[in-house]
Amino acid sequence: MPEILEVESYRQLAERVVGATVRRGFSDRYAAKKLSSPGVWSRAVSGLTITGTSRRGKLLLLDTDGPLLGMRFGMTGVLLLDSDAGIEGLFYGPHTYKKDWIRAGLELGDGRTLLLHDPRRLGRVEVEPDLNELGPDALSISRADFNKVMTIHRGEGPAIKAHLLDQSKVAGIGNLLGDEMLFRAGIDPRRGAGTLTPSDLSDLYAAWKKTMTTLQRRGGSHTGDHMVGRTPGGVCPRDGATMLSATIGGRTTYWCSQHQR
DNA sequence: AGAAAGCCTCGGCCGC
DNA sequence: TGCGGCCGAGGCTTTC
Repeated sequence: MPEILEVESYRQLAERVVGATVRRGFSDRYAAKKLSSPGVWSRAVSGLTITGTSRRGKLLLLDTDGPLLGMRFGMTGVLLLDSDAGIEGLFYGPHTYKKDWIRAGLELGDGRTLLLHDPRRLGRVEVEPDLNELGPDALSISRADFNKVMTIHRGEGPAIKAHLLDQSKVAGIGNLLGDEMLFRAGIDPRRGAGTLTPSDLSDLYAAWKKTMTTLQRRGGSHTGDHMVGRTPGGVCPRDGATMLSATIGGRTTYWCSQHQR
């Protein structure tokens, strides 16, 4: 499932701890990798009251009466409240939880625990994350902001797929979500972002919104329409043409040789 | 055995 | 020669 929708479900789970106080926090050295030292998290969180939740792209935010706290989930991270999973499990990740895979968390005054469970250790905790590094949120983006971030001022710009994945331009589009919306919009992922016509941009915006709402409605599955063809030698589920694949923007990308132009 | 949906850094190439 | 833009490779880490 595309990460941003996953993180949104974690945010909803985290809403349940609003009002609670933090007794103590912990993180291992991997989860603390974005901090100046591994101890920063536990020192910063102890005694805080959680006052709200928000999200920017794939970054989950906990508002407190002190510093803003952030949690990132990498490829396989899951937020757990006690043992109550926000989602069923991950496609590539194991479908079970293990105590050994809890990398960071908050022990609350009321006895509950909010946990980052992450087998592959790519999840991170942050204190006062810099939101300026992130573009507008991909889930709630307005047409005006979409136009703004899709405007390339010089040359053809990066490949549209790479541009979509650039979190500083727009926050929250992961690899699968990027492929899915380009598939729906009928746009070749290799095209320079600056070569998109107004008509392409309208198609992309519509596909973007449609993809978000459809996948959200399907509730945590990985079943974008495009997924069917997302395999070596795959066939486009829309028109039966050969699917192509290449590394674009550093990620494995699949697209239809026929209808994505 | 190799690839994986995040993210970061590095080095090289291209074009102005 | 210098610099910014862009790209892929490589690395993190573990699992299936």
